[in-house]
Amino acid sequence: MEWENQEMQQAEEYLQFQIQNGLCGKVMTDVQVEELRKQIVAYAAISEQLVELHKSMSAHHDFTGMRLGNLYCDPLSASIGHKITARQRWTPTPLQLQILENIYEQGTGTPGKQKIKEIASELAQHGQISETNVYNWFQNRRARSKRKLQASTGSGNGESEARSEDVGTKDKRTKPAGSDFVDNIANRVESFYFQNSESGIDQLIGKVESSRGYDSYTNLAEQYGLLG
Amino acid sequence: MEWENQEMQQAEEYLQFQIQNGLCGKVMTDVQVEELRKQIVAYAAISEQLVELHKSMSAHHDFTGMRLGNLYCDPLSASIGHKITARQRWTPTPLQLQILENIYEQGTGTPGKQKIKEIASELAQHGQISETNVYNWFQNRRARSKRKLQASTGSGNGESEARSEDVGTKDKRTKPAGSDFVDNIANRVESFYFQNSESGIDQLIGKVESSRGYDSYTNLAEQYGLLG
DNA sequence: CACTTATGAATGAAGG
DNA sequence: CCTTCATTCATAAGTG
Repeated sequence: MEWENQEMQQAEEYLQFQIQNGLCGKVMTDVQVEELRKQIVAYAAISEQLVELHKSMSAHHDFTGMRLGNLYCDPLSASIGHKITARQRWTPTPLQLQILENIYEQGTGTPGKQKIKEIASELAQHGQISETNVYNWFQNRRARSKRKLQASTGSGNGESEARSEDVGTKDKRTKPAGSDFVDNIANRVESFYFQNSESGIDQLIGKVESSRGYDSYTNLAEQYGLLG
Repeated sequence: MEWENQEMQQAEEYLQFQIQNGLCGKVMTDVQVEELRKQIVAYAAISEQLVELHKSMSAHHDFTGMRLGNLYCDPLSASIGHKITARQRWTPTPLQLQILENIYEQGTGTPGKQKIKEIASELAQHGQISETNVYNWFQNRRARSKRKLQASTGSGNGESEARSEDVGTKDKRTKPAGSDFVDNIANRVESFYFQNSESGIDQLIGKVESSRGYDSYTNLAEQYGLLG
């Protein structure tokens, strides 16, 4: 197709007119494009960080939405207040501990559900406690007592000394040299998020079609007049 | 300014011509706009997650990036061949976990043999897994969820009970209502990252003008021909 | 302050 | 499905 100069000029003028009046929904001004650019880049950078965070936190195998590392986000107050608090661990008071020890000494076997209830309610008189706490305490007490016994008896041979728990010094968790890991993040962001791959990380952007997600877009679009 | 019908039509034709030939750098086709939309929304969603993570981690006074240093990257997903830590026990990767959680929330009852197979094969795409693992996971998930429920309803002393074994079933992703928090995040993302606020989170997007960040944009721009 | 120990809690797996 | 075990996390407290 051929276009004469005059036609082109006229068309350009028309286009500018439409743009300036926001009548042409699919056309953006330079300013708008630049703004959009900044935002996309910002999002890209931010998302990279997310991936990084996500990766590192994921290593703790406890990334289950509400629980982030050792932090808990109270779902009830997860509104504006975003109350994210550090987990507090129960600790038996000396009195409670003594009682527990006594019961443990006498106890022939496992506490049992009903027994737990009783113990818990008894200990509740001496401080804050829950049945779960009692349950855990006995669980750990038993296990560790057993392990200690094992360790002391079989001390001759360094065979089963490969016990964990007390040998956590040289922990393998010391960053298995993943420099390429970090380097790859930038690439991952793009490959992950800009393709329709079935990559599992798609979960992260599963909201794309959600209502809120769409709102996000709507806001953005309005802001830039993309929707006309 | 006034435009005659003919002029407008001609201008439109010209515009279409330019668009179709990619000669008009500032104009996007519907398809491109839609793609862009998706990506922006995706980034928005992702960034939301970052904000969430960031906030929770910020709760740590000692958070200054070193937190990331302490963490190690998941050996299972870091590099394909390198298995640094030989885990004897299966541990779901974050992605697997999310999928499992989703299924769990939707699933009305027990997965069933055939269902297990399906799930296992799906999860196998995201890491090592066996049907037994899936089976056990659901078993434990249900049992612990149940126990937690019991504990919370049974004892009225509630309060700061050191909850364990599962974090409520109805919170998390599904999150039908009470999404003010989520809704606000979208706004926050925009206000946080697109203003010159002194918010500490600006640190996160310090890269906006960095070379890599710009590359991100460049790639994106090329992909969509924004740069002409 | 770095390192170790003690311990509450989380969780995959096994037994019944 | 329930109970129990074994292992592993994460962290506070203790120690050099």
